[in-house]
Amino acid sequence: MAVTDEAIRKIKDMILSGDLTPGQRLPPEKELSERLGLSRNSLREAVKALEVIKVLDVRRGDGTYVTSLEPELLLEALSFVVDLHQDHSIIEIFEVRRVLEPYAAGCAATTISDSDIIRLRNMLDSVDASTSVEDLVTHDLEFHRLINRAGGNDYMANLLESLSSSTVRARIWRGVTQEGAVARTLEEHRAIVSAMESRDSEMTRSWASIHVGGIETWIRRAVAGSNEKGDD
Amino acid sequence: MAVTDEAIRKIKDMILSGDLTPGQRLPPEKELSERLGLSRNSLREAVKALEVIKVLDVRRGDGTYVTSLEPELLLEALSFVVDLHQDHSIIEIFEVRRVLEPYAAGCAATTISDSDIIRLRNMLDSVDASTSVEDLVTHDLEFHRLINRAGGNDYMANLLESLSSSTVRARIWRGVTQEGAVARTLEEHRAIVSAMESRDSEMTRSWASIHVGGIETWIRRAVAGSNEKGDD
DNA sequence: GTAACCGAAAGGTCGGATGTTTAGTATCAC
DNA sequence: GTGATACTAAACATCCGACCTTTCGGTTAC
Repeated sequence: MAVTDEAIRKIKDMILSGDLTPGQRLPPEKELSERLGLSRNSLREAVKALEVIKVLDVRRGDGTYVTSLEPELLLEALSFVVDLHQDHSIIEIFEVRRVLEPYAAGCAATTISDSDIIRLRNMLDSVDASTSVEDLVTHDLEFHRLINRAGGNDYMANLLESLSSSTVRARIWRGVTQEGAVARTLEEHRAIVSAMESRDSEMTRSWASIHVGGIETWIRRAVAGSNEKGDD
Repeated sequence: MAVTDEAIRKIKDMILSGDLTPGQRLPPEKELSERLGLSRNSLREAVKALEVIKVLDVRRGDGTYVTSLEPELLLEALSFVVDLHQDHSIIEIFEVRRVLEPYAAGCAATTISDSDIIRLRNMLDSVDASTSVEDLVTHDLEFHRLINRAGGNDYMANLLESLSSSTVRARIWRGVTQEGAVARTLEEHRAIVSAMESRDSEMTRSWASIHVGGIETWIRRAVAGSNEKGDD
């Protein structure tokens, strides 16, 4: 295509070459547009595109900056995309989770701090079968996030977080609640924490696998069911 | 923030609610901008942003369409982001690959077709230690792509493809070539294919693990080395 | 020393004009 | 009738210039 896409590429190249470093401020739109040889409007389209994928940070009245480019930030954009995936992809996404989460949990079993284990315990104590769906989603998100981060691979943790967007999580917990399976699911959470407390990588991995795998099976059934009803 | 971001959200919502379906054409920019209550310029920024993450497809002289929203398309945008990651993240990214690829390869061992195995064999025969770096990168990309796709999880395959962007792959193979380790690396490729030929999931998985793990180790050394030289 | 003020700079938004490309239609040659 | 060609309307691409709002930092008043 043309000028705007070229501008995107040029800005990316400036970052890759080191002309622009994380945190650095870009020239004003007017100046940059002149330098890159396009109008301010067109440049703004390029900047906007780089902003939504968290490469640039535009501060009104101040200037435009290169973000930290941390995986956390860049992968955040991925959740926007995951939201758009349909039933079919949801299953595949879950299979990815099923492979990665047990691995991360297993790593975490040997590296997690005692204080983090206490935090996990407190989380578990704050929910039960009578907790609202919204709170269960929040709990679930924080629970898995803490474990994933404790695994030591930030990229993997962020990736997993993006893969299980809140809208998907909400849908799942709504289903889990309807099936009255909340207690069992939370029991699995407890088993994971217990295994980590024992610093048992293998058991942690297995419980995490059972936990995510169980939800995956539930989703497969749910999707198959909605397809039968023609709700594809 | 403001009008542009709101427009992005509204368009996303239209897709999520089913008002806009994959392949459908959006109203002309002028009309849509009026309907959403913002200027055409601002709307274009929103459209551009959704275009770079492959949600919209803008065809000049024709119109703007919702893409297929296939994972393949949406994850493609991820490689843009992966390109921007630095040494530190590269290692973490590779650890993700090391977990996922053996799994995918193990699945593929039981599902891959005979003709695909033949294609893999042909690929292997087309390269050796004297092949150029560029061709090795292409070979490597196609080799792993075929196996990952044969694993049956398209989302995972696309994710893996995005995670190992071509620039990263190029960097790796340049290093592998310099170390004279091309023959050994290609030998690992052969071992993976042989295991798949025997329909041996376990062996396939193990060889894939050894293969990716070996490269990961090499990268860790390379990054550590460049850090020592202050080339961070 | 502090707080309020002010102005320059930067991004946010807009409207309109003009260029380019595309799809579709109408027309013409065979 | 069929195929190729020419035309036209629609839609995106790009630009210009204007004006608004926000932010930062220096200045002034107390």
